[in-house]
Amino acid sequence: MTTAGNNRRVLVVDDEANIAELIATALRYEGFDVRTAADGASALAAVRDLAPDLVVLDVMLPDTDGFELQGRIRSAGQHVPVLFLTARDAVEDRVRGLTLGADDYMTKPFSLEELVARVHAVLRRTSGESAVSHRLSFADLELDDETREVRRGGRRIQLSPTEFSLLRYLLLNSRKVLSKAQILDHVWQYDFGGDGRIVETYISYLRKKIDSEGPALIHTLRGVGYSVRMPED
Amino acid sequence: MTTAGNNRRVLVVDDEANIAELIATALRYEGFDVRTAADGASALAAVRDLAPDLVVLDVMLPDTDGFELQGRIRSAGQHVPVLFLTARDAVEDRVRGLTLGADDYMTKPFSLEELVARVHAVLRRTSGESAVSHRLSFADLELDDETREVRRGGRRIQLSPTEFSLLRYLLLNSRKVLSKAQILDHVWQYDFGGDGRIVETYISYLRKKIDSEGPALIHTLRGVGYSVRMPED
DNA sequence: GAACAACCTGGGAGAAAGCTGAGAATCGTG
DNA sequence: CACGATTCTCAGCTTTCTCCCAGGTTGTTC
Repeated sequence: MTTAGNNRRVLVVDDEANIAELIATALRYEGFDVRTAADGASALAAVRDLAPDLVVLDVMLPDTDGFELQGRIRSAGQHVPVLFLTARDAVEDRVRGLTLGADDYMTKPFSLEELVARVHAVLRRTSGESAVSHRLSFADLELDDETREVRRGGRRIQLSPTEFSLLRYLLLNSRKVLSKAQILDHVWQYDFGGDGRIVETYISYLRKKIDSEGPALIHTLRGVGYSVRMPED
Repeated sequence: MTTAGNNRRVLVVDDEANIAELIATALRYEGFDVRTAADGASALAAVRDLAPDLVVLDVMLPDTDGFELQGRIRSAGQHVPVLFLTARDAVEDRVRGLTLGADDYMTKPFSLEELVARVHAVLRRTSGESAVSHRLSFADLELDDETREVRRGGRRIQLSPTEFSLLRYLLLNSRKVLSKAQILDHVWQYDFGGDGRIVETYISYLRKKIDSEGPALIHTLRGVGYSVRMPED
């Protein structure tokens, strides 16, 4: 559990049941209290009922569209922050015009890492949860979300986006063992077609950049997965 | 958060819900306590109720016009500064608004950078928010809001309006990574139709003027965005 | 220690992201 | 209304990233 005793409520609205559940599962794991809704009507009811701290809202719904729904939520006197989900091919300018007043938006497909990061970012902004740090560290390894800086023993390390996301996920779960499947599910976009061997490749990249700077922190548990821990452990 | 612990109250009055929310979101991010109203009647109630430090007021409202409303606010004994929003082509309104004692006005569409800057400017003028500096700096780079001067190591640098606004936004968030979408949302007018490539062009302009004068301060984080920071960091 | 499975890593193709010069369109100003 | 400044688009180019593959290495099992 990364954010123990979180207790914040999130409503996820998406008509694709497996997408909604995917998101819900990831957020529950983060300690959120999550409810899902598949259409505008039940979403509106859930907002009244649950009074969520955040709504994750797909713009394409069977009975209405997300912007319409946001309007109705707002006019019901609720100031719930909204994180929109849009299809990638939705024309940029159309989306731009309509997401005015959105607290953030993401294009599908996304990775769960990214989603979780943005959910936290929106909550940090809107509810002054500024005490929550955007820093992760283990031993002499540090990672800063806001500046995207990674350091080992003070020395700066440059990472590509995927490398950064992978390291972030590992650090968030330091000492725990993460299977290749788990890593794939969190770090890669949910529609990624390839197999788990790509994880081996990226672990190799990380080791070259990080474990060359000191004692090895990234360990393989053969047949199980990977873990960040101290060498002697 | 740029102005932490701000605590000033702002009332935003606009009948277009997403415009009102856009403004509200931007100002909340700046640390203001924001309420919105969609018509004159509820705006008047909100002024009595909230006693805001500033009102952002669209001149076109369903039940009244902004000047009328301002008059009623004033005659109710409140001396709340007002920042008017007018449609671009409404030149008449502009003149009239000024003569009636608006503290400032902006034409729609505007950029959030501009809006936020003006809100601060009005508050600085009217309620002696003089502690708030109008200077931004990073390393040997300085930017002055009031005089719109930019200097690198003391040497004056000429920037176009958009270049200035972009640099201002970058400096306001120095060391943080800003995505092209974020930059577009803040620096460009909210109805801008183009895509994020325009940001690349303007970053290139800024680099030619600023990073040619010393070590590079504007950095690209491929796949993520841009950031102002020291080269070795 | 042979056979097998799991994992590591260098190489490289192809795609994506970003940079910048050129020029069209627009704006503001004298 | 003509001029320069500015904004914006576009295309060619460079850099970097992602992903796959294949051959090598390490660990496990019998």
